[in-house]
Amino acid sequence: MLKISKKADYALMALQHIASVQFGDVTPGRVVNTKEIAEEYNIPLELLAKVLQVLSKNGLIESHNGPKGGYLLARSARQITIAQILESIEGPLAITDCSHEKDGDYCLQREHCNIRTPLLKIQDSIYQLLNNMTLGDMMMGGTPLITIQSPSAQGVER
Amino acid sequence: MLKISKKADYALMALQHIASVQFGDVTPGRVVNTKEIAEEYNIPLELLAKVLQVLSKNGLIESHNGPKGGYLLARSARQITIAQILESIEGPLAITDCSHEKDGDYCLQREHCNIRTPLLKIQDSIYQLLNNMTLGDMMMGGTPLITIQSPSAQGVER
DNA sequence: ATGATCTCCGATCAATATGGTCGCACTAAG
DNA sequence: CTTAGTGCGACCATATTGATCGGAGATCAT
Repeated sequence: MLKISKKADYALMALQHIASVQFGDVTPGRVVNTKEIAEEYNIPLELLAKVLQVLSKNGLIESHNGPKGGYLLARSARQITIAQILESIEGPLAITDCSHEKDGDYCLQREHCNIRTPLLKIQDSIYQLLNNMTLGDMMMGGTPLITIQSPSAQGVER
Repeated sequence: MLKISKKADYALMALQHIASVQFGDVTPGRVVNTKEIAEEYNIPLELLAKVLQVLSKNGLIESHNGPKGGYLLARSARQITIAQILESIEGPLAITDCSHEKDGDYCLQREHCNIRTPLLKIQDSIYQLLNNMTLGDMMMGGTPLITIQSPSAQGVER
């Protein structure tokens, strides 16, 4: 449950790769093309291409056309959060349908819905989590310091 | 993205309802049947029935057969966490495929996979979040105190 | 006992989302 | 002006999900 899509997976891998090339010691500043990433991680080329296009359109990476072309991070790895990447590919974070209801459609349960508020709170928390971890953090194996603080979760009155 | 299924939604609503009847002031201890819940929240009867069966099989609620039968929480609302409910319906929490890899299948990217570790950490955090909020909390509108502590998320050296 | 009411269980179907593919236009470097 | 690359849109196959149907077994009231 709560699985993220393969496309999002690919996006993360690709960005991680681009970042590590760009800021690595070997060939800093080098442009990375789709094929290189696809081969390195065994990702279907065309699918990856599409993912990168979306990332480019959403301003996370810059594309350079023509031969010797490729992609480049649009800003520093520290300024790209996991939430931005995932939302760029999969759309806004919505743990439940009714969180971003458009005018036309509303859920039949809405009238007596008793779970909307708590679910929205969970959603917020998850968003914070994803938005506090950056691509830069991920390159170092993930922020080890993010912890959940739940002062009195289990059965304390308030 | 990261949406939970309708079934899980229904499960949450149903449990919330059962809990509020069972521990409410009006008819405490009363048994609740499927039809009542389905009508109250406009949920397809058969689908809800199936959801409740699963919850029952997983030990979250008790079923009572025959006329005047229905469902009852198997334990206190405080001892039922959101994580338990969701996992009961949707299977184990797995933000990414490779988190619970079975022997047979493994991802093609595994060899050079650079995002596994950080993703698993995110997954853990989400699990903590869901496992720290109980049905009891949800009945009071959701734990307002769960917060993410990220000491130096945005661009600080460490 | 017998019928009504309810849970239990499995098979099935339709809709949607997803992963993956194809073809072509456009751009830039040699 | 050819070649290697991105940009983009349409497209298909399959998996997942939401929803439906049919019947078997249990239990209570009469």
